[in-house]
Amino acid sequence: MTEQTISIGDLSRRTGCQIETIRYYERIGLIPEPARRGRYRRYGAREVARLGFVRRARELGFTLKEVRALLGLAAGEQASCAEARALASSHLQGVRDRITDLGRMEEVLAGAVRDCDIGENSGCPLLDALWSCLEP
Amino acid sequence: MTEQTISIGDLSRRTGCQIETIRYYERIGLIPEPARRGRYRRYGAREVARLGFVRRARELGFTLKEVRALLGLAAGEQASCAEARALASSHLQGVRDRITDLGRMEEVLAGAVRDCDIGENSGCPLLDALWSCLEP
DNA sequence: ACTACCGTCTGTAGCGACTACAGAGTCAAA
DNA sequence: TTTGACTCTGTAGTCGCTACAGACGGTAGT
Repeated sequence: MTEQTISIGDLSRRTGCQIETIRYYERIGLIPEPARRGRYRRYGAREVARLGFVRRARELGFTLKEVRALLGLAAGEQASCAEARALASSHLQGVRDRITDLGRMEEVLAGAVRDCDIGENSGCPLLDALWSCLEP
Repeated sequence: MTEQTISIGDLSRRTGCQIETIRYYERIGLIPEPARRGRYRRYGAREVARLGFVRRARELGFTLKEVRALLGLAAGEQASCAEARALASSHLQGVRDRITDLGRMEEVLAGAVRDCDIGENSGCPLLDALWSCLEP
């Protein structure tokens, strides 16, 4: 078999995942239960790779459900590329939508802060903007 | 006193907050307990304004904790404008950081999807990118 | 009078993706 | 030997809702 040599702390350092997060992923079945030496978990290259996959997918904003699906596709034989592409491009659309939303927030917030700086004499323009409608 | 005339359903329709969300805000003390007619909550203009404030702040991405602070500032007498400005501009920075993050995700995802479309023959470029490191 | 159908009530539990303990056990170096 | 680092299990908390279940209230139609 492959050598199961590293501890959970090492795995954490190598992948950048917190130890508690690794155990959480194990608990929800995202990564399989590893071998043990005594009561301590032991991991090998395969586990490092898998957790790295999860980590990178998470960094790209995939949900754990999507990550699970991606792992399934990666494990499958063929024809998974089209499905992976579909998953990624629908996720990409979500990211773009979110950017648009945040851009709108950014504009409104920046405007409100700017108005604050101009410094009208009566009341706070920022708070007033929240009391009445900003974008009717 | 002011007339406490409208029901929670009307309040929900006027502010765009869900009924359950309104009750939740009440439970956590973000909005005060309203008057009752029998066992039914009754709201007036003051409550509509306050919940509208909360709603708009939430739409700008403020956390409930921040909303609470903003409400406090709005209730205070003066000198709150500078504090409100500070709160908003630090929140604005958070929004900008988040946009930057998402922009990076967008790039990487778009790149991966593009590679998928070019259609190399062996393996899926998207899944392969997740297995190894995308941005070293 | 009866029924249907809203709207509202309280209370509790669930979501996602962790994070933060408490309290115990294990191991190697100084 | 004792210190310190590491790991273990298990449970509960976070945020901002959302989704029930099961009961009650008020009105409109037949």
